[in-house]
Amino acid sequence: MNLGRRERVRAATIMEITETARRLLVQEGSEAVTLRAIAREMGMTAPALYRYFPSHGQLLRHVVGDLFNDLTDALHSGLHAAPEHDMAAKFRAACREFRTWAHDHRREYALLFGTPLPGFGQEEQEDFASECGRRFGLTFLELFQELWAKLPFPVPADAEIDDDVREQLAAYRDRLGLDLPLGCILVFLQCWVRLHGAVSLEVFGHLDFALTDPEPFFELMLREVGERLGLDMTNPA
Amino acid sequence: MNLGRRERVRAATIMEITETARRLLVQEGSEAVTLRAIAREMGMTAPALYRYFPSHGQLLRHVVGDLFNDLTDALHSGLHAAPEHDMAAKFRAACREFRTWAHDHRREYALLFGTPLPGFGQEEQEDFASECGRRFGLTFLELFQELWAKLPFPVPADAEIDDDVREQLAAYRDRLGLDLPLGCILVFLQCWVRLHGAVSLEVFGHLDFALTDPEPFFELMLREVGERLGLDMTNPA
DNA sequence: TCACGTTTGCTAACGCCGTTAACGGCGCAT
DNA sequence: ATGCGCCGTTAACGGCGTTAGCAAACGTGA
Repeated sequence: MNLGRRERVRAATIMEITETARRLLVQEGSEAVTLRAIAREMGMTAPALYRYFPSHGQLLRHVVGDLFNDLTDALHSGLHAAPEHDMAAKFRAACREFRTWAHDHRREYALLFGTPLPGFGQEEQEDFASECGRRFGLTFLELFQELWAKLPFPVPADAEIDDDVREQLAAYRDRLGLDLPLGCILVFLQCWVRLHGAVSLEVFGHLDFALTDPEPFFELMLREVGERLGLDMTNPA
Repeated sequence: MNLGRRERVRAATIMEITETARRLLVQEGSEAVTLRAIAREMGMTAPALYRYFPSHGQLLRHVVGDLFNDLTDALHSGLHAAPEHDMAAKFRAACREFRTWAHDHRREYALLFGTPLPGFGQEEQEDFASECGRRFGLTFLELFQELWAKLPFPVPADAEIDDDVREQLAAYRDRLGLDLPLGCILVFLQCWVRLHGAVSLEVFGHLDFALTDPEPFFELMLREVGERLGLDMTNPA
């Protein structure tokens, strides 16, 4: 993995580009992330960026990947800060970290979890961003794996799950090479639906019609989901 | 509400504009919904559209309003098709209709429930689209009201709800002038989080990493939520 | 019927955008 | 030292939202 001088300055330039793009996204909004603006910030001209990315869209995809990594790192550090054997604390930490990150990085969050960029999921080719996205998802799945291993919460037996769903879950488990009951994956997905649903609605302002401060509502959901997982959610801190 | 000839042709033109915009959205994708393209389809030029809308963004907001109305109508007709006193059937119909509409109108759905268009929810001025959005939300809320009135599902008592959440729910209830327990509104919001979360994840392809066919997974969630509401969800049809 | 103000379309233009082509200089390896 | 490849440039194309200025059509009241 040793890079020559040439490759090093190239990698550094790519980093500077994506960081400039991200800063523009944060400070000016997604519409301000143009090739000309990025180049201007870097003291270059727009066509020069084509030496590093084949298109504006691919540049954005790279930013998406970086953002996923950033979010994943935040989750990991949140998990690390929790007491090693307090599963309830770890679960709370991960979910709250996700919400906090979304709250503190609304525009970045929109890029990750809002409307997909391109035409629409037609040929979903494998790229840097989708790999980072999978790594992010895996962080939560591994948390569930640990949760279930240390403190098995009630989970439907394989035979109890509808055939259609079971087959897909089995295929997913095999693809990942994980060893855990299908019901655990099912519960993971259901929890993810609620976590993602609550945070997205809130961040995109789709709860404003009813709630002025969605935070306690989120905490309520967090407590419910935690109790579904057999965790002790009485300690609110 | 009688309109002169002048106003009638104006209203008709506005309709033609939004319908052309919507057709472009459906057939070519959101990036194809440009003023020039709309005008071209109508045999006009782009600046002429400024006689009807003050900006491209406002035109899109009007399309959003129309789409909300379309979706709301679909929900109502789905509800109407269900047996009048079979609450489980009505609940299933509404949720399935929502998912089906989202599935059959992916790009429109993205416009309604994806990343908000403008800078980002700063000055949320009242406009046609937000009014239609509220009407849509009310459709679900009224369903819950009817559900609870005819078949009261278990709901936390007002005193059991955390102060922070209770106050907001009370304010929302008073704003709407509805007469139903705060716990019912709370359950409504929680169900909406799950319904919206599941459908959005699925439509935006954010469940592809695990599931190839999300429909049975959705049906599972539907059954769970329905049972939470005390409905008989055994009949799958 | 005619004149007048309003409404509705047009063309031309501005400054953006993503993208491509052609070209020059700089660094590195032979 | 020479040549090649990488990296940046300028110029340009077509398309975008938007504005200004103008002309024709329209409805209305005298």
